[in-house]
Amino acid sequence: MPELPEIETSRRGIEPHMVGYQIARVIVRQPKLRWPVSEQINALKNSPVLSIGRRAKYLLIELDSGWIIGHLGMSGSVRVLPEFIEPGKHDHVDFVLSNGKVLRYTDPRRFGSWLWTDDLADSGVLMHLGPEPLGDEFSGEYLFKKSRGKKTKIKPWLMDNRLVVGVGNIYASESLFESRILPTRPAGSLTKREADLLVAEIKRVLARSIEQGGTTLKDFLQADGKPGYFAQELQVYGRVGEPCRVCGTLIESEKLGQRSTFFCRRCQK
DNA sequence: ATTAGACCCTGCCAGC
DNA sequence: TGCTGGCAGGGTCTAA
Repeated sequence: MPELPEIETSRRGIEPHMVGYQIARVIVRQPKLRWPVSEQINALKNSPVLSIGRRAKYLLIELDSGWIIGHLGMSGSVRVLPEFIEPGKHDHVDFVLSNGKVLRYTDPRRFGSWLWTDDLADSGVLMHLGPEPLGDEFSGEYLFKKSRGKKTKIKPWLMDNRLVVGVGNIYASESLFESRILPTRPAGSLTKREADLLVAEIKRVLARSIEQGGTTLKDFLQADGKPGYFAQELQVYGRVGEPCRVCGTLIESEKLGQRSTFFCRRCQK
């Protein structure tokens, strides 16, 4: 469900309901997630929420004593609800707020996590992450230099968080289509011009999806329960066997690095 | 050091 | 109708 635009959409959705209020207490119904829910989170009592941030696909909830680092995995979501709504089967964690609402984390596959850190710069999950895709550090020049000598196929290479964060399976296929680059090419075969174009398209596609409230494929909903609308704009993702919107050639699919990859053989070279 | 693969977990859908 | 296999938006770990 969640790629970077979905996380950013969630961040924006929950922010006004949380900043300036307190986390009164935390209810953990299922601690067995990717990693066990951190003890410090379990123990929170009446902690003021200072800010809601994001790094890569991690939500950062700043309290006066440290940060909650949340990840939604493959199937997770967070919603702000009135406290009295009964939790469902996969509603694993509730952050009960001082305003009568609750930040409720739902995650059928339980690949998500809720970790704690006193020091963001020293947090294990954040320490080795590459630049943000929408920041200035992620440039054509940066991508071109990193690609020199790389034999890995471009698409799985783009999804490596040490290179750049936040380019997940949907947006990797989409941005390569927009750049007219075949996902199977070795990363080292990128020209400088292609690297410039690819970076520009990654930024454009991600920004556009954030504007649209993310991509709703199955069940992604914004924090207020509305779907995202970017799915309507997908060019290749999930469209195997359907005609390319540009040239009409049938979209193909291939597994690269265990992940389905979609492309148009005629448009992409 | 780089790269490919298995794995964590549940739900859903197509095909038999 | 009911079963089975394959697949799913992510990330980490191991082993070649």
